[in-house]
Amino acid sequence: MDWKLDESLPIRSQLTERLISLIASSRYGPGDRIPSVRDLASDAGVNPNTMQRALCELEDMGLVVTNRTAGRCVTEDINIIDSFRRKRAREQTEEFLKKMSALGLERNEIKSLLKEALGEDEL
Amino acid sequence: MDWKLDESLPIRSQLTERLISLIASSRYGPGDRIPSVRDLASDAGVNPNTMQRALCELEDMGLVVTNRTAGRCVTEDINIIDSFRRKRAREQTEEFLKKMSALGLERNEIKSLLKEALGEDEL
DNA sequence: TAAACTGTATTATTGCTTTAATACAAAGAT
DNA sequence: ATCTTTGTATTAAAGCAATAATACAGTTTA
Repeated sequence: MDWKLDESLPIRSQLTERLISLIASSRYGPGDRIPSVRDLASDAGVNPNTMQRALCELEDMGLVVTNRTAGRCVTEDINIIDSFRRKRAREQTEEFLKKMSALGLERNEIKSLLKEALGEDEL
Repeated sequence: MDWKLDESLPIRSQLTERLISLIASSRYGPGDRIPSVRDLASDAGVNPNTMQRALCELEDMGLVVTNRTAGRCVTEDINIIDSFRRKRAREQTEEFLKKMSALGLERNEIKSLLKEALGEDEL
């Protein structure tokens, strides 16, 4: 997997986002075993310590469950995953609209840009 | 003015974004004199050095013009401001849609969220 | 002309993030 | 039973961002 890390944000934050995305999009499904800290770190090309911290954040959010010596799994509770997904989506929508307002864009312009980006006539 | 700085990003980046917003939304209009580095820094509650660096980024983008000892002004070239505004808006739209895809959302869900956030029946 | 203000430059220090190199205890695998 | 793998913890070092405290040269202003 290409983790596509850059320097615009702390690496740990980027790892956290990526892991969330993997779970939210079901590429790591409910109950699935997650690769070990060391494997993930090696794959992403980062220090195991950094990956460990990212995973701990996921655990704090309740998205993953840790079995001390037997590895980690995605939570089996679909509600947690789905409500998290909805919450995040809502937040990012708000954030997007705020940024557009900050640029002084009107609703019509926003709608127009979205249509264009989605390649649709009717939004 | 409330600069609303947090710790999610480097302060300099946040200052840059805020200044861009002020210009893009015409709160600092074309040709307008910009407050001094020290005044802006004092207002934002940051170190003058940090504000200075943010302003230099704006200058690199061509949004402000510096008159060595006589302060800074917003560029008088409306084209620069407007094309920058459009470019940013496009980028942020792309970014938003990418984030939504990363969460595994379908177009219908995205549309629905946008309608809800904009408080409109028809988007 | 003198004082205040402009952007800019420099140096040092503090704190955070990341990397690095280990170490440990518990469970699984052979 | 031994070896490997698991998550976790610790300590040190390097790099970067932000702050702090100045200093300088040129322009405005009083």
